[in-house]
Amino acid sequence: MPFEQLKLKNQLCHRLYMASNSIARAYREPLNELNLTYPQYVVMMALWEQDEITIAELIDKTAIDGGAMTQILKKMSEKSLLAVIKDEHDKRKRLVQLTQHGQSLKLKAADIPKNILCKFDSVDTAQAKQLMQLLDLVVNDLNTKTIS
Amino acid sequence: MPFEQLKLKNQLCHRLYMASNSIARAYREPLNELNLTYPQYVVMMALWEQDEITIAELIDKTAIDGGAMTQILKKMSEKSLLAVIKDEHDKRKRLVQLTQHGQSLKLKAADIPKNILCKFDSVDTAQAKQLMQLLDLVVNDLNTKTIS
DNA sequence: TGCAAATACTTTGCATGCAAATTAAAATGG
DNA sequence: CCATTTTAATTTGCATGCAAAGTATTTGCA
Repeated sequence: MPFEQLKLKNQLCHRLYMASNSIARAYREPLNELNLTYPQYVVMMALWEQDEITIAELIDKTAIDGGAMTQILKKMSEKSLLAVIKDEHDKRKRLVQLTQHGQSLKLKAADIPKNILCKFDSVDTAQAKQLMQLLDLVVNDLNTKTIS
Repeated sequence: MPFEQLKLKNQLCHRLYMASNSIARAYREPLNELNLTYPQYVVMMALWEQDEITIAELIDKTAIDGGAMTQILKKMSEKSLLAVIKDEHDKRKRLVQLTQHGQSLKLKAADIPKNILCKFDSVDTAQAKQLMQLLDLVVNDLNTKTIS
């Protein structure tokens, strides 16, 4: 069976593709109520953990593409969730700063993770933890540059 | 610690987001050599398994969005990988059919899965299998409509 | 000191993912 | 047998993900 590996049912990548889309879709409804897209929500979570960081640091924490980040921050800025200000010490850099509104949204968002987890009838806490660990392995392997 | 669940490091979703992007990025180079994008590659894999199926069946197998599928098939058709023909029995439906060129590409694609798996230094076969099973659970839970 | 190389971002062009509206055709119910 | 509903696809508008090109600063090194 030479082409067995080409079957979709044997492809880890396709599983990831479907799982990622499915879970992002699950977030769509609750996030709509906060007027946030999923990547915007990721940016908010990063800033709730640590405010006033550079765009590069934000990109590092979120793994969102740099080109997309510019657009995302622009839209979030227009919604008064945050402000992008200049770094006086290094004029190449820019700092991202939550507004009062952006900070206060954290309270409304606090229930979202719990509500998503509710949907996992077949996945217990241990399995979820294991899944995260395996995904970390995958990401680490793939992001390790081939030094060769 | 009331907001612990809002931290990115605790979010399964963000792991999936990163893993899915990372692995899609890994496919980019090998697929460039076949002049295919990842979703287009998924369509090809579905058709290599079963040719001449309807667009609805293709959507079902690949989990690609219907709106996107129309565009994807149009581009693949322009590249002479496949043809979209009418179903004489039901004029609403359309059948997707590989061209000779599309069929022959299977040989060149056969090595891709192996080459991707090579990059997983830290994930053995058993773990990959387990990962796929866990992802299936996630997808099933999320796609099961809340009958309520 | 001065200029090339590295940084930090932004911009552009292309390819989706997704919701919602639209079109065409077949199935259904009365 | 016709009107309503359902099904199959396409179209449209918006939000990324990503590669590549461009801009503004800062570093680093001769």
